[in-house]
Amino acid sequence: MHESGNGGRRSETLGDEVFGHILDLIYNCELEPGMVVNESALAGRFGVSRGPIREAIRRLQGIQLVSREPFMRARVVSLSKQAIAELFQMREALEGYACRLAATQMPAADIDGLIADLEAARGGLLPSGERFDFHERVVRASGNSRIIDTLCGDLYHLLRIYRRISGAVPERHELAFTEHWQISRAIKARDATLAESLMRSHVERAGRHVLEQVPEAPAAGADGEEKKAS
Amino acid sequence: MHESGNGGRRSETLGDEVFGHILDLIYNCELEPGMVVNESALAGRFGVSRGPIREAIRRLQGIQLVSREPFMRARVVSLSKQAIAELFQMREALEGYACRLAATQMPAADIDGLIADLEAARGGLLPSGERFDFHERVVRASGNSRIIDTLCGDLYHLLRIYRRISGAVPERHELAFTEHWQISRAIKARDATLAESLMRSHVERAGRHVLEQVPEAPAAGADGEEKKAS
DNA sequence: AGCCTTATAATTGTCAACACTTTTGGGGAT
DNA sequence: ATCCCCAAAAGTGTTGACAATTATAAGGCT
Repeated sequence: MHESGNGGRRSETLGDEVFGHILDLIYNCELEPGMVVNESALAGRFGVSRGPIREAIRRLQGIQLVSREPFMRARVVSLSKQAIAELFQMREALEGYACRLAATQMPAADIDGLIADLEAARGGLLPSGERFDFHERVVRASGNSRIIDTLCGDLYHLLRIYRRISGAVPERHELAFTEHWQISRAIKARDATLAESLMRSHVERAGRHVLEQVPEAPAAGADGEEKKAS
Repeated sequence: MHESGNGGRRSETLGDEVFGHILDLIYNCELEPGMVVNESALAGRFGVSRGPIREAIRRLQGIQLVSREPFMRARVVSLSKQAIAELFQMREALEGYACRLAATQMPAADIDGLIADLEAARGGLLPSGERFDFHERVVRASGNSRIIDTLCGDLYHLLRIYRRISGAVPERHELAFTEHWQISRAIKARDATLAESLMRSHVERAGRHVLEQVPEAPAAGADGEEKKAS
């Protein structure tokens, strides 16, 4: 995690630290979508001035995790169904292409390692603490650092908020494994077009699944959601 | 342009204004790639405090237009050849997908309008002042606001720096027109797969062309480039 | 009662000063 | 002469106060 424990001896900026803290708050749902992000309140809470808080919030606004409008109070974004759909479309485009690149460039040894880890993670566990993220592995294998940063950075944060919704559906895990396995085979066969196509289908399916789970009224903050951040 | 003229009566934040100003400085090559972006100097130059300058710089860092490292001085990014290649790859993925979406969703009337403008822009001129940007038109027709923002925002700024290099090669214009026209026909025929494929090829070709024009030593600032900003 | 106007409070934007880090330049030892 | 160490300078990070703006609540009018 983002070093919530404020050890405070590293050469990291306060703004960077606060950025991670607020990110954690959002992940923990202490800052739910739609809630206002109050600079002074957070400053008091973290025991720092408003300056670093502002920088952190601006960074969050940069990756579209909180809204931005000059003198209006910032709010954690509350994605509408359409926004989620668009998010998955973008992921489909980028992750599909990354998968294509991986199919042509990934070293054979890495492919075998990926498949091995995939099957190991299926049975039950990997070496303790290690969490297996198939998508991240594939994306990083693309070798395109700009695509990697976009997918594993900006988009990942946004998706993570809505991941919890569809997280605990066991039947989906088996399907996901099958699809991951097929993608791996396509990569191993160096069939770039098939690999991209499979990854697109897989992401599109995951997106549809998330959209089914997501509740009705998504954005537009005119309802009772008027809570403030402590 | 970003209201360089500092009229200063709008309800825009100083940080927003400075952001546009610095962007213009980068476009005008007053801040060339590799040069340091000095907060105090810019603050004095624009007649504001360092606060708004910091915000603007942080925003530029967010879209990767200037480097970022805690206490190190910020520098305008100087893209290596590989970074440019990665940029075009990402554009290939995103713009190809946007083209696919446009092929299925774009209203027929808009398609005809696009083709008309394309042919009008070829002959010589459009209504005065109107500049025709085929790619932007297609991207916006995708209807996916996240992809639109990424392509027309972040990536556009980066590409613009290196656009000047390959801008004035007349023979390329005719080829570009042909490719644009083919893409338009595919969209009109509602052939999403073909439209995406053509757009990918087109972007890939453009990328190769830019890479040919770009000089040898790109990044890594160990050479004489040690200029400072005013 | 309901709605518009007005005063108050809460919040964000801006500034100038201070603290910390890196860079730069000079002096002494090997 | 080269290298290392140290002090001064430049630059970034942080802070608290002040200004500008928006949200909130009270009061008067229809």
